[in-house]
Amino acid sequence: MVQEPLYKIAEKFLKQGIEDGKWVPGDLIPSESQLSDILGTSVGTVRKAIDQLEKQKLVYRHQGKGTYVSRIDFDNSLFRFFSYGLGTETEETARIHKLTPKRELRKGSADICEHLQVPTGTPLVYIERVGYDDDDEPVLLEKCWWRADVVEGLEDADIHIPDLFYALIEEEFGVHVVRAEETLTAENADEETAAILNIEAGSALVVLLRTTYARKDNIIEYRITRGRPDRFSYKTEIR
Amino acid sequence: MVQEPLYKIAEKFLKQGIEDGKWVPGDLIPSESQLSDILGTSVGTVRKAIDQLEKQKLVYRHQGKGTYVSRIDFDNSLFRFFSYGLGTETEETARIHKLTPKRELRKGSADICEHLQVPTGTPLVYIERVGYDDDDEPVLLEKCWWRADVVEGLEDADIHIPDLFYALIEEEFGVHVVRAEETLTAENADEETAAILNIEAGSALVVLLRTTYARKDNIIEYRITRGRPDRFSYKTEIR
DNA sequence: TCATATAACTCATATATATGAGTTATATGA
DNA sequence: TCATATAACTCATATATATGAGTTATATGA
Repeated sequence: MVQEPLYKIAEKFLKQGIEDGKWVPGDLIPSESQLSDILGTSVGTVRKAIDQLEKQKLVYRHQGKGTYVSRIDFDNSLFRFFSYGLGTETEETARIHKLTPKRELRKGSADICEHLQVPTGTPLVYIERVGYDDDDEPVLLEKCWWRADVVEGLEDADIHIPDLFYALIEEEFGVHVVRAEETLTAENADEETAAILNIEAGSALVVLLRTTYARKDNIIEYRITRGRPDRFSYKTEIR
Repeated sequence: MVQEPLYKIAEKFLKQGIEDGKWVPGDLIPSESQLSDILGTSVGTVRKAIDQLEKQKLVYRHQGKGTYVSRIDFDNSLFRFFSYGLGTETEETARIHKLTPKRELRKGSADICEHLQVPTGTPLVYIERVGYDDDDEPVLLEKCWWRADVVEGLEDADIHIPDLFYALIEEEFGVHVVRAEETLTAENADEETAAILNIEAGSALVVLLRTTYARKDNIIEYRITRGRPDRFSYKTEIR
């Protein structure tokens, strides 16, 4: 058997530390020379290990300051890539402001609890939001279910919910979102959704399903976002 | 002004060579020591430049053989990520076989020609394919328009069209596909499509639009794929 | 006290050197 | 002729060393 390369060992050491929460997102990890002392390797080997982590976007470097553990990047969300004005030359990412017409403590349905991997009937904070474009037309409907034990009190109306949700969760409840799974598909609009989005019932909708994870694969949120396909589409490039 | 790093210069040199077709996809580029001679830098600098290109997936390395120019990877297509059985635990990428019920030489409509960036009425090869799952249920309908001057004779019925199209194009017509743009959205099924896919007219469909490019930003194909959303969805992970 | 120079720490770039393992062409010898 | 050993080429891993630029804490001196 071939000995595992030293830089792989160093890489795993750092990954494990991040996984274990020894360094949380935003933290500075030890300097290259400190790590070379800890691991008993040259700085070059540590650099190569950090290169790998940087490639995987687990960390980012700042010259003169050091190497930081990355925060989750919701700019990579399928939702973020949604763009305004399908097929036209002047495509821009939609600027959307959101209102929160509904938020309450609920017992979770079987369906939603399965996604959250908790028993049916577990207390959940339900939040419903509507997104509007610059002309104040409703363009999307978002339904989120949070584990109530994780975000205790989030249902209180006096907590302001900003457009970007997760910074609030981190600050208010000390929960670090580490990853999310997203699925994009299509669906016919039901009566209720059609009424809110001001479209005909049965119209095709773009549907984004999201499962949000904290450390140790703990699911903290399930979210369904439905959008008008004339306003949203997901674009990518293959090379 | 700060001097541009040597490894960036080396990186640009290699990128330019690939761009210009000096090395086409599948080619071996000069060895690290040859490049260090050509560029007048150390091998380490060349290695760092190739590291960058490898990170961008423009090249891949094979120990003992050398460094190759990457081929376009359609495994990254939004279509490839489509999966079978939305939401179930046992999600697998769909295995789909395709038939080609229609192929002919046509003059392009204004709409399609705009996507191909050619004048309206330009001769195009139109190919229509239907995809079936393992139970021989029709699950997707694909319409492709190729520039006829690029793939002369592709409309002939005796050219067998394999499931993966682009290897044929490369071999038969010497055209290298270098990139593609894809857009995923939703749409209500029209009568014709609904009949082919054995669903109700008006059902929501997942729609994938693709523009395929050869070198020098030449568009060679425009493609519309429509699929049943109960069979297809696009999944991703954010970290 | 407080502005400023400096020291001490970051990572970034670059080179030189060494050993090892995979691959391929060539030379050797039965 | 043809199997096989070897040479000559790949990239992969690893270390040591040097210079430079950005950042921050500390010492200096008016």
